[in-house]
Amino acid sequence: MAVTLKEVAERAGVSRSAVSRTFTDGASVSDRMRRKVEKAAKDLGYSPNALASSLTTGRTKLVGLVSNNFHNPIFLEVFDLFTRGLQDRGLRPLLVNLTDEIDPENSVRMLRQYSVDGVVVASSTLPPGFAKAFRDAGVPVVHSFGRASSTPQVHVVGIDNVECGRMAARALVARGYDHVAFMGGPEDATSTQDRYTGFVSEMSAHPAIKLSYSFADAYSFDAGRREMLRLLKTSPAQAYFCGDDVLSIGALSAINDSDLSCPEDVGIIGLNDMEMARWENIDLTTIHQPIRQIVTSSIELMVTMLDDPERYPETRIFPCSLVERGTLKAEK
Amino acid sequence: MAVTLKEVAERAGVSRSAVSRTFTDGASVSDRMRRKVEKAAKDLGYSPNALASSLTTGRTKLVGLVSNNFHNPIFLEVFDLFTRGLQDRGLRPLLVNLTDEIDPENSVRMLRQYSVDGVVVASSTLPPGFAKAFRDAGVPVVHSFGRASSTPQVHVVGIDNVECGRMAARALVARGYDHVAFMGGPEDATSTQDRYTGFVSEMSAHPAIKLSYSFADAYSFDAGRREMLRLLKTSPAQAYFCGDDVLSIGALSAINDSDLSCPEDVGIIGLNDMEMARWENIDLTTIHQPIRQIVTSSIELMVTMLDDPERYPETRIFPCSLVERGTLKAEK
DNA sequence: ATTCATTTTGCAACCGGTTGCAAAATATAC
DNA sequence: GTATATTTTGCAACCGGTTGCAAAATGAAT
Repeated sequence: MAVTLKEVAERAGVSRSAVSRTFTDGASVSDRMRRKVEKAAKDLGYSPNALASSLTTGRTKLVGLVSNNFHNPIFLEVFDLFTRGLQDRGLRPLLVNLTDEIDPENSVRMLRQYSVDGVVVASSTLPPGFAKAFRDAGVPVVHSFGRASSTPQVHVVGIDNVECGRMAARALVARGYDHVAFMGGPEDATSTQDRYTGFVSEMSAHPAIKLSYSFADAYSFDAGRREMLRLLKTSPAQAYFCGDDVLSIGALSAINDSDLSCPEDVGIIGLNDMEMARWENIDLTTIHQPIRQIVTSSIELMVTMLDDPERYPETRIFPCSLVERGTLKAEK
Repeated sequence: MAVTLKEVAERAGVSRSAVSRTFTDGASVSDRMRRKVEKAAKDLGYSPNALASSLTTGRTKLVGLVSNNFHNPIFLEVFDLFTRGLQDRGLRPLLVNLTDEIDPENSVRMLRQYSVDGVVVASSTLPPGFAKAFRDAGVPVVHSFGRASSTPQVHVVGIDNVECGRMAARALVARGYDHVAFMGGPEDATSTQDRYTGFVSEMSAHPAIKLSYSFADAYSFDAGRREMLRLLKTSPAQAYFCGDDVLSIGALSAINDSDLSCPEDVGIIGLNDMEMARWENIDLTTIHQPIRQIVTSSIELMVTMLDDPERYPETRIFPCSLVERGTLKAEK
């Protein structure tokens, strides 16, 4: 079915090498030759087989995009940015959905079988060891939204979740709440753990303020809603640092349904600053995570790694900032 | 870096064919041979190069997943279902983000270069001609969420959007509204056009009811919100059939912010029945679209097409149903 | 032990490209 | 015009596998 190089060569009356060179930039071909070949290629509707050439060049331009969060709308934006960014650089995202799978072994094997040039792990929940498995297999890897480390084993691009936890705590302290709480995402997610650590560490400087915590089972609207409904049945805190914005918005919906109001009865601060957080009827006070910059930087890092696979692992941390809106009471 | 078949063969002291056969099911190998080879392969950490073998077998197990909607949360679910469904059948989704691109030419060329076995176009906005371009290029294609046709040129799996428009109209008529409106998605989207057609056609049987219409620029929260804010400034209808649920939810947020309430002041009916539509504080009356079934069926169709690429194009339509919740007044 | 049918194995060609090398063609200098 | 430097081209080997075919090995039957 598909037209091959050989057929083009025959039609143009030249050698196969000549055709190959015409479609390889940087190769030496005379103008006359190029025109002849291009004519024949066009007549036949030829386009080179990227996979066949990858055999000799060792480059597929395929990049594994591995993620496990298909329930948080923020990740739709992440996928959008990644796919476009990769496409713009001539790279092709091979998507791997990791739901219900924590063992990297399968993904590593599969992506190696497809000779991907590199892998982006886009997840704020997977442990560093996950991405490391790719590195160990000799596949360049960037862990986006991964846990920051002072002794990174792999390239990590993201935010300092511990610091975000502190930032949230400071915001709540500054507003004079007497009882604050951490309502995290899944307990085994690294981002949850780090945000918790930061939150608790900052709060430890304020022993007079009562501190509670709990965890939702996922970073999703529903999980946030369920967890807040549960909390409201017992003794709710005055203000919550929710694991992220979707959890926050789920929590807000629970609060409204319980005939309570925010920020009067319960304060909420989220994390991410997703699109919906800006809506006037949500108006969520949150910590802005620079998604776009993280993705862009991840892609840049990936691209440089394609040229230098042994590049020394680095951690790129982007600062977050508090976005004041209407779900916390004013500073006292 | 990677271990090749040849090295395994040498280590096991057998021919390359033997190694190849060991990893090809259905091939004839004795148990003793198989054990020898597997031992050597394990020692060396060999795993076969899927792309090299695709060269001779003509199968890559790559499937292009082409979409242009990265702003509608419903598509996160769609991607989730597609990637998992394809993975479960040993197929690998090569994701193509079509944002800002309506011409199929580039995607076709690119996906052919990667020798994908098939392509799934997941979009409710692209015209049938888009998917047809793949078929014309000899690539099996399924258009999921595409426009139904009685003379399909390509396989289409989705819903009857015209009928959905009628269904929405009937629901509004039954509730006795005097002025109803269609607030569609992007005007050039096939789903918008078809829903509009159905809505108007049903309303034409009720000339006493005033009918208006307008379009949002995208199927997104923000677009729905913006459009409804604009409508509320002029002379709003009593009830709106919104292009889909995200538009509806955006519209609801606009209504609430304008100190109006739903369903008392303005009625809303959506389409999709996404997760959020069920939340008690949204409680959107909507038309359920069976996403999961559509995706499953699309994948099944794709799989059968891999065995029979010339399969005669068929249209698979799944019924939708009204889900009554709280954003329309009760039937009179 | 011999014959014949069946299974297993290796050889070699092939899939669709790339690339080092040397020969052929062209350009430059005298 | 010849000698030399430079560019362009084709040959042939290779990338990592698969597969038709025939030879070799095994098994069954006599």
